[in-house]
Amino acid sequence: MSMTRIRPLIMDPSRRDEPCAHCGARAYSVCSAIDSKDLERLAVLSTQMTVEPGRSFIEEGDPAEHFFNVTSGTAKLFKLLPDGRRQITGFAGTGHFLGLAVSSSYSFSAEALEPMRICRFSRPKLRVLLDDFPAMEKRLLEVASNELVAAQEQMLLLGRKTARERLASFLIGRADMPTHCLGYQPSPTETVRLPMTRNDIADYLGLTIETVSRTLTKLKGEGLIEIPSSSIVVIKRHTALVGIATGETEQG
Amino acid sequence: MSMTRIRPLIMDPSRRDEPCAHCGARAYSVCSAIDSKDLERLAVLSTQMTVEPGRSFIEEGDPAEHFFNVTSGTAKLFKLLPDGRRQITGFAGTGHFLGLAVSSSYSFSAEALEPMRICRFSRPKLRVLLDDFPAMEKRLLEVASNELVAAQEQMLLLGRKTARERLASFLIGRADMPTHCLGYQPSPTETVRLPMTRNDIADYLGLTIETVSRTLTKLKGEGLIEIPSSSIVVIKRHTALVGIATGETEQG
DNA sequence: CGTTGTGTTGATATTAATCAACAAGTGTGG
DNA sequence: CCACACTTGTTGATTAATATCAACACAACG
Repeated sequence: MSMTRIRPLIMDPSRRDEPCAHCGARAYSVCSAIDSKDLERLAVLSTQMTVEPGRSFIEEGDPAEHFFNVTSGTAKLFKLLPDGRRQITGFAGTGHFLGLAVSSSYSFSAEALEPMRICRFSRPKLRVLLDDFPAMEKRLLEVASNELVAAQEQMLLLGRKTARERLASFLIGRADMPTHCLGYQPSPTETVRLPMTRNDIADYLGLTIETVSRTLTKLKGEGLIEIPSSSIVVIKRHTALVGIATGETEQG
Repeated sequence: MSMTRIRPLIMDPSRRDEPCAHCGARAYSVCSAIDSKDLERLAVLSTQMTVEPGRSFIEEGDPAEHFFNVTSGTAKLFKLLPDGRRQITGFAGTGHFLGLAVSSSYSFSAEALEPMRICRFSRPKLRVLLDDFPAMEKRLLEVASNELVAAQEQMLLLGRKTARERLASFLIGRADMPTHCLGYQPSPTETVRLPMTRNDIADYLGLTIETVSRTLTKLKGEGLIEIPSSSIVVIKRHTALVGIATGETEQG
């Protein structure tokens, strides 16, 4: 079941020459081998869209009519409680699949953080796509399994980690991103870009905006990170931060 | 992509006549149609095992050599932090798949709560299985997608719900179980069986054992539930409990 | 320049954790 | 059958981590 270094999927056939936003690799296929004829078939099945920052393209509760693949940009995925409490369940970047689950309505909302290009398939066309590209089904299973592992890791974070550990985990997770690029670029990166607001980080980590701010300030004060601008964090002591993130380091 | 009422998968070919532990249906196939010849092929590929309560059959960090399907019984799935903090990421009952993710080592541990029968495939044989049963791959993708939805719901619970809301969600979730039986048995059930300890419930909900106990006592005091024995909860006011679980009901 | 959105910092409140005692089962051996 | 240990669950008192409330700083923008 091993696949040798899968190139990131960017389904938009017209973008085959555009480098991956993260790693710069020019990649466009679901698996290692795909030809221009395949790209034509893809073009027929899919619709290309752009989404402005702040705009939602999936609304929780709406009929689940489409399946998406992120071509570029980042979205936040979230669930809401009636009184407005929000849990961000993840951030979807280049190559990410959305709306895989088969159910009558979406179980989450998705909103663009940055300008996005997404590739959209109607459910019937997704069926055709999967029949046309057998490798696609295998790849999707692999992707879904890996997301499940990440989701379980996030449950550990939300259920059992302290605020300090959550922030450390978050920063390390961003630094080690994106997994699909690991073959192309040495990881981890020292400079972490945070395209989301403090509020988004708080809702992702199950904290308040104040606690996020305070905890980052504390980590900075200890020399573990630097914060040149509020959307950039430089990791100064990666190993120490990993120690905190994994719970190996006591308190702080 | 709709599939009409899929019967629960119980991979153990020798158990084809045994009813599902939850709903009593006699089902044994991954999809609606499977014949005795298929069962023979399954038998060759898989190994049947039993696991005693309290025994682990998956250890986090061990080489991920097998893929599992639960034939009967229940397991708890969990992750640990170095200092012993534990997060139970889910409970795996009849029909549940485990070890799907392709990675060198397991990312979680699994321990039996009740006597279990499980059906095990080595990775190479899983590959053969998937090639032999094309419907299997589709079904696994469907299963993984649904688990992902459940994981996101659990993130909302862990990140944003109060102790009271967590317990209500947990009980409602158990009452509405098992999803694969929905076609056979009217849901929800009033009587909820809790094969796990208070400690397990606490580690699943991101709380302490004391908070779980206190919150259940409070719900009982309000007439929402009854607790005839510590492992049985009877839901008296299902709608009210749903209201709490979904955050529609203010405080308490 | 004021306005607005975003982030930081301080003071206080609150939820759930921790610490502690006890009660109720469960199983063992005498 | 009963004493005993041991596990599991309940309840109370106190503490601690994080949320809430509040003020202010700063940048982007018309």
